[in-house]
Amino acid sequence: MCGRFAQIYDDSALKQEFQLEDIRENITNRFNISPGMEVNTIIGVSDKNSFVKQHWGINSIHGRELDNLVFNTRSDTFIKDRFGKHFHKTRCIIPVSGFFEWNNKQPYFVKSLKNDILSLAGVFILDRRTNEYSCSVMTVNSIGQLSNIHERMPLILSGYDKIKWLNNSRSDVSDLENICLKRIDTTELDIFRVTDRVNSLLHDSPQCIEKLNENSLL
DNA sequence: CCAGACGTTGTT
DNA sequence: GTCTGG
DNA sequence: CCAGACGTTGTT
DNA sequence: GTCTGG
Repeated sequence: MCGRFAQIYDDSALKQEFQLEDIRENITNRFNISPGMEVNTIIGVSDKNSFVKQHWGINSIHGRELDNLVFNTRSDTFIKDRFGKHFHKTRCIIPVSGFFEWNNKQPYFVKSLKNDILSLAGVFILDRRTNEYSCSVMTVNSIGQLSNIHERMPLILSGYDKIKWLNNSRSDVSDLENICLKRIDTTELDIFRVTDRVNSLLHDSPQCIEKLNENSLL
């Protein structure tokens, strides 16, 4: 699962990664982002990608209140069920520097060894009354090293899959199904313990993603 | 045409 | 809102 | 995801 | 325990 992450990058890195023309909004480094907060996302609109700030977690669909804040969505049922149909043309990417997972009350940070930005697959809802966007991060069963920490992990997109995921105007269902079943090679990931201070959202500093050494674990 | 339905995760 | 079922 | 709170009535 | 807020 994925219930906390960090977004630490500047405009130019995002523009390059997603071929964005312009980012009008301000981007600030955030080291401890939780459901309910505002997050940076990318939405594909007819061959062009746009930067959009969204609320993380969907709490209503078309004026209908949901019982819970839906901040994760299972990728394996995305295509099949009704919920999936709602989001068939509303996919997005949540670019993160890494995400947190807890095991035994202990927080770990997960980031890429290769890139500064990990592309998490997401779906969104646009509330046309308020013009506000809300999104949910897709999840899959975790594998490799990550499965030692947590049963589920976010769906991480790589290569051309990012483009396919963002292309909401030309969706190939079998393409999407394949992407939903793919899982990242976890040897590409760096996974390490971080300070318990990250538990509290009051702590939003570089310390949140610092590797904890063995000695300090005592 | 209208009526009715419409959602996820982790934990124990 | 949008899709399904009748 | 974790942290933190968790209650009602009548009266002025 | 369970809900809310961030």
